Amino acid sequence: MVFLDDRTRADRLVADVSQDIIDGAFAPGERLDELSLAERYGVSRTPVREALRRLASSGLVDVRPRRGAVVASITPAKLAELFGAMAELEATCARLAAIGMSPLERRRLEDFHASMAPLADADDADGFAAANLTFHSQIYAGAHNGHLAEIAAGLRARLLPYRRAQFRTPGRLPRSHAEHGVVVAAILAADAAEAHTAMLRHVSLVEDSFERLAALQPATRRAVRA
Amino acid sequence: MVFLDDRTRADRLVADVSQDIIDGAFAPGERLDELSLAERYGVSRTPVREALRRLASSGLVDVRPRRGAVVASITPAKLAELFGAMAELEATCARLAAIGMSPLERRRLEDFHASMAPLADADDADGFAAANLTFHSQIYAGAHNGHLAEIAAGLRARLLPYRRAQFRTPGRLPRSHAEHGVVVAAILAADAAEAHTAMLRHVSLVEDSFERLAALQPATRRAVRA
DNA sequence: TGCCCCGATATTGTATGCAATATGCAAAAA
DNA sequence: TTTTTGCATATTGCATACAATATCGGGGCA
Repeated sequence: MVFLDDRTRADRLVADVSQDIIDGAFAPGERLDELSLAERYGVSRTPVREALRRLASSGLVDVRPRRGAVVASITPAKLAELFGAMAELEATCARLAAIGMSPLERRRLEDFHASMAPLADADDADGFAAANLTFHSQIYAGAHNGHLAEIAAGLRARLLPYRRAQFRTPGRLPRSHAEHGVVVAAILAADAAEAHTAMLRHVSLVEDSFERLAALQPATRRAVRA
Repeated sequence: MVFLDDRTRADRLVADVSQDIIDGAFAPGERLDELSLAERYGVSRTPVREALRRLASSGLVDVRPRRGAVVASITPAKLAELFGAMAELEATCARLAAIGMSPLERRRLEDFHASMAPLADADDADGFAAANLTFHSQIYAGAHNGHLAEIAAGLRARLLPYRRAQFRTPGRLPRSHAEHGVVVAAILAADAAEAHTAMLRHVSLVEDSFERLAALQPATRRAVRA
């Protein structure tokens, strides 16, 4: 047996099945029986089982003992909870960053934020989205709590499919950049409460701007993204 | 094959291996090879593998592809991160509870807090610890965000082995109860900022009182608990 | 002596078969 | 017609065999 990379079959299955669920190839609530998946991806049931358990722990599927796995159906209410949890976590990181960032970290954040201005002005959605990830990661890191950062990053990743169109809303980029500016200013001023508030507002606004998509089914979302 | 309950072998393995790790039967860093575990628990490698993956996702073990699993060694720094993350999450829940708890929830929290006074006065560590769990769970629930509550509860469970002795510190019970009182008062007054601050202080104090144990190895901790 | 390569062994990753349970459907009873 | 029971089928849980890789120790070489 030849391994093309150092990932196991199960590793790749986790990625592939995730993608297919996100892309809407499997609808929420749809059964994922092991044999079909094994045939579809050309492997045996063993790695399929492992992948399903991992996807369950990340929330993408539900597995019920002896009754198989189904694609987790995220209700709008659950989605709102996830967004809310992420907003709180981000706000907490921002507050901690305002308190604890080193001078170097503060300068880097300031510089990076400034470097995003041209992307916002040029309405470069993809470029801004990528930079946005870095921006938020810098704040996670500035909280100086790896576990908190891990939780926040995990939530962000899980919500990614529901956010993909957010930066395509007309005028969203400059507004996001301005909101970032408020957060950055608060962090630089070591104003913990304001950093918290500003970040909470920023994430919540992004969420609101995307809210109408939240209730749509994946297949529809897919069409929206395309 | 006869199943005595509706749990699978893997389910029971997760519980058993967790307990053995917490009890110090396996030291941090120790290798957990699948065959030995399978023999030890009288099952085949398949459920052992599944259990190890699940333990990995809960942070108790590290699995490296093709290189086996080891008991996760939690450094004091990592432990401090986990405690810090939990404190922040609890504080966030307290803040949300202050804002959003229903009148009924507020009254129940107040009543429950009052009912803990006798336990604190009687220095009933076990009783207080059990009630303490309920107290904090009520606040998680009051945040009205199931996912946030889930994360907080998960962290609390993961840190349990490092906290077991906390209520045995002399005078800790009445102090904890008093700190709870500050949190409850803030929540009842819908004072979000104070609820946050009071809870952060409470959890951090509990942590501090237990800090010297944090650096000890599990075997030693086990002795301390006994 | 110290280092590197190579092969024997150990251990993990995957496939497959069997046992146990869940599911669906048809027939019978109310 | 509706509900229930029993059986056939489908699917999961587990065990085991095989494939691939990691680990460790010895021999060759500088």
